[in-house]
Amino acid sequence: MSESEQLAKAFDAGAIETRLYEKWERSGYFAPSGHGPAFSIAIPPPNVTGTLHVGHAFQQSLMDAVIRYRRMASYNTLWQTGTDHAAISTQVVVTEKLREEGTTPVEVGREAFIERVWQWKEESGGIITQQMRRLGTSVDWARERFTMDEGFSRAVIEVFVRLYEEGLIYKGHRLVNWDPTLQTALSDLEVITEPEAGSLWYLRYPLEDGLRTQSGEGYLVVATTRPETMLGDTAVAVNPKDDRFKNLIGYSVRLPLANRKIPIIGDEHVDMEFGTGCLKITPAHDFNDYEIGSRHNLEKISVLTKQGTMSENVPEEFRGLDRFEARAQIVASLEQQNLLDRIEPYEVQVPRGERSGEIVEPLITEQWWVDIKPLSEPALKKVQDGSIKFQPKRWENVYFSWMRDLRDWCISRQQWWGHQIPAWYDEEGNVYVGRDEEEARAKAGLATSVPLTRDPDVLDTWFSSALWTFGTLGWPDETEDLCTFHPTDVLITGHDIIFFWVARMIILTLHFTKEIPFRTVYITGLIRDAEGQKMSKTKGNGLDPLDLVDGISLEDLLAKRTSNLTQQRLKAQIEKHTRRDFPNGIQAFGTDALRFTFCAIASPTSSYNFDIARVEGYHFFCNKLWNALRFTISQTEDVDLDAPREFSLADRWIRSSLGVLVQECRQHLETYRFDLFAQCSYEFVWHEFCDWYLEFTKPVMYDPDTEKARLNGTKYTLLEVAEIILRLLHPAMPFITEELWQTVARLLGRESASIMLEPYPKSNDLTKDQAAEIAINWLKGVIGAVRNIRGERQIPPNKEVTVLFSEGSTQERELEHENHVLLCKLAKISTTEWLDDPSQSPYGSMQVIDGLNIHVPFVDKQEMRAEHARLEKELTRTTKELDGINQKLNNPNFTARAPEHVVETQRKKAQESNHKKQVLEQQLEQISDAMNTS
RNA sequence: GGGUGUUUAGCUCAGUUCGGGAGAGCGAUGGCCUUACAAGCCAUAGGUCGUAGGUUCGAUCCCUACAACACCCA
Repeated sequence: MSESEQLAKAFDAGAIETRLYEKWERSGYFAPSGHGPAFSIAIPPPNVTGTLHVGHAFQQSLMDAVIRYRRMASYNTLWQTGTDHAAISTQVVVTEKLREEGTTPVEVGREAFIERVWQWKEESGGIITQQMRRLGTSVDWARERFTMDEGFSRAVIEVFVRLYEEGLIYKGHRLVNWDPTLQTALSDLEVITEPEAGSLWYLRYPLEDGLRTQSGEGYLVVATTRPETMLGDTAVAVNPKDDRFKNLIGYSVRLPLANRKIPIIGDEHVDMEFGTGCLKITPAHDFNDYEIGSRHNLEKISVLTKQGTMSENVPEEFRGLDRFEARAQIVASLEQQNLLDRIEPYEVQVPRGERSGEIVEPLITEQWWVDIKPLSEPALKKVQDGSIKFQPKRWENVYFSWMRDLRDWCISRQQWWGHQIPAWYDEEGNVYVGRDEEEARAKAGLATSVPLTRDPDVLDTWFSSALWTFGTLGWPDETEDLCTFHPTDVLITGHDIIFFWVARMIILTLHFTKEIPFRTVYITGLIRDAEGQKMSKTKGNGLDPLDLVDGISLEDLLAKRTSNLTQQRLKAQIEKHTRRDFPNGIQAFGTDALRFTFCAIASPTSSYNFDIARVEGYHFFCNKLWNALRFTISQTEDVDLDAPREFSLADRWIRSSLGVLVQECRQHLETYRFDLFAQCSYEFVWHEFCDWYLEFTKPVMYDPDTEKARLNGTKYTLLEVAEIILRLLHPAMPFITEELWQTVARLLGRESASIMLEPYPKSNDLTKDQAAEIAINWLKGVIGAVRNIRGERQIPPNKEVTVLFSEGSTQERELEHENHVLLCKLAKISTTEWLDDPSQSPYGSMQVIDGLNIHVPFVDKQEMRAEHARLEKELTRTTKELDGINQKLNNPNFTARAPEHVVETQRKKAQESNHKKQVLEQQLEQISDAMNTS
């Protein structure tokens, strides 16, 4: 069977992808070559127990395009991969599993629990890495790291100890986000604040010392969304500019129920417009109030326990009540005492724990903190001076705004799964920090007889992931990898973690390695669903990238989206939307199509509404490429590489155009404009190579009389151009290009184990040929004109026409003569003729290109009416165009002030339009006459 | 309240250092199974470039204000 017969008639992605990937991985092609300048990327480590979502697939497709490009461009490339232990979400999953078994973490104990988590990690941890393989990611699996690995953990402990020794880590009581269900502090990122229906309670706080307000009341009214916190109020604040209340500053009110005297203070922060203009201050339960409290040295009274019940610090009647029950009772008591002014319905911003769904409480607890401010200065500078560049640049502002307003970073979590804090306590509660217990004792000179207990808490996951770029390369050892591949070149990630990850990486990496972690931060846009909604599990509008690759039935998609829903009430709606958006499920588009889509939508805008039709379009593109190569291979199987070759105009033209494309592709990949890369390569492959060049080769190939050298020249060009196209596209579409390239390369006598080890195309191999470009562009124009006439007159493709030319230049006559065969084949022309006198032409349709008249006579007179209408339309358009140009040219300001070349262009256009207009008028007149006489 | 972004064809989006003819894909319409591809080919229609001003000989592009939407921060 011949090579081309072995290729399926239509591209079938599923048939090749897994096989090729396995070969690449087995052969070790993803590892650094060891030659050339280094280029490295550290992957944003996904959650080890998670699954791939569209965001991952998007980012990884771009990273893979970059790394494959650099690998082909002879760089010593490393794409460092790995996963993150994601403390809380993993622990939640395992806790849930235990619950199903009828037990709890406390019952099984810490050690056994952690053992279970490792088990779970082993079971499920392979899912995401398998999914990555399906996407074709060329990460170096041999170097895969996990944040809980021994080596990486060592780096984490090292950083903690050093920061502690430098006095940059301390332990203290401060306000944190507390999840009463999970019993741990949370980072801001793990708290999702969303509006919910609630109330605004207006409470009366009686004034002391018989004072009255301007309006004569003996009390102040404060508005609150959380009345239960009033028991912890330690002041009432008003704006010092507020004429209603400013004279009360310095006096006091009596806090109801708690029966405490609290001061009225003045603070600029108070919004005079909001509520009553009087703000109750609860420093122990609100982040803003905490700040105000610190400014005014207010007492911080914690009225809640870690369980979310009322604490010892409240009147006895409320102690031990659940916070929401307490709310009801407090409101009732106030009402009884006539201290409840009114209640208004209000949309409250409710903070909930991402994992638990529980309402999170700001609570003062003892935690470990990093004093981040002293570390921030160099990190700020490296972005200011351009050592680290954000792309798009505007994201730098987000970074700056965060860096300029840094707060101490809470790094401890009340969890078991994670890096346990290397701190030990003696019986008096003194703390000893060391790389291990032995070191901690040694540093303090403690005898082994002194009993020590280790701090039970673990570190924030972001603390360890901040060390990702250098921790994965062997730090704190001065490894060869670290010297070679650090700093990394580009970080590709989403904007949502600029604060949590990107900034902290820059800070800690600079501090510990004196190097930046990466040179460029490429921030991808956010992919939303078709309606512009953020994709999320709870909304059930997310897409599994592999469902776009392999396809999925509607039933399976529905099942996937509605299982494990946290909010059952959404089920019906999710089902409705899913049925509407995917009535037939999702077709299998293949990895290459999906990856090309991701490249195509990676423009500098910040969000993109995902349109599945786009994936389908690039799926068709894959098929187009496949068939173009099938044609190429079928035509060139007998190519003789040693025989003499002569190149046609079309051969010279396609090589010349390809040279331009190569340059553009390289530039776009280097500047991370994946969208432009996709756009120009798509355009070239489909609309230059397929639409024109392949058609140009057919008359040469199919004509048995074609000269040997010329036939050979065309075959060679066809193969060569196809081969280069495959290498050009490979970074975006690794599978299809590899599959096709193997055959093409064999025909060209340049066999190689894989396209991914081949050099990326260079433009200097493809000489610019202006003469050929001019000639072919002329030819395309003439063919277009004839096709236009054919289309308008609905002349079927199998019916050949006669074409008459007039008024062209001698150069055009030569071009026509030279390309006569191509012209006739592509425009379905039987004969052409040049008229010396255009008025000799019989009735027919006419098009004008650059002064050349192209005339197609009527076959019968019935076509006249349609042509008359077309000419009128054309004349209107031309007249309008000409008027516009003339308006410009008649403006003396334009001719005087506009640059010479602009004016010249307009003059030339005016001339052309004018000629065209005359011809059209003439034609119209002729046809009108003919219609009247006949 | 502060900040950022978006607004271009029916839909999803391009439109780049420097202001000078509004583009693509999908969809629509008409004609074609023409020996790579009907997942295709050929052709056609469709836009007051969010609104109002300003700068300029000339504005989708630069400036100002406003509107709608999205996101971030407080």
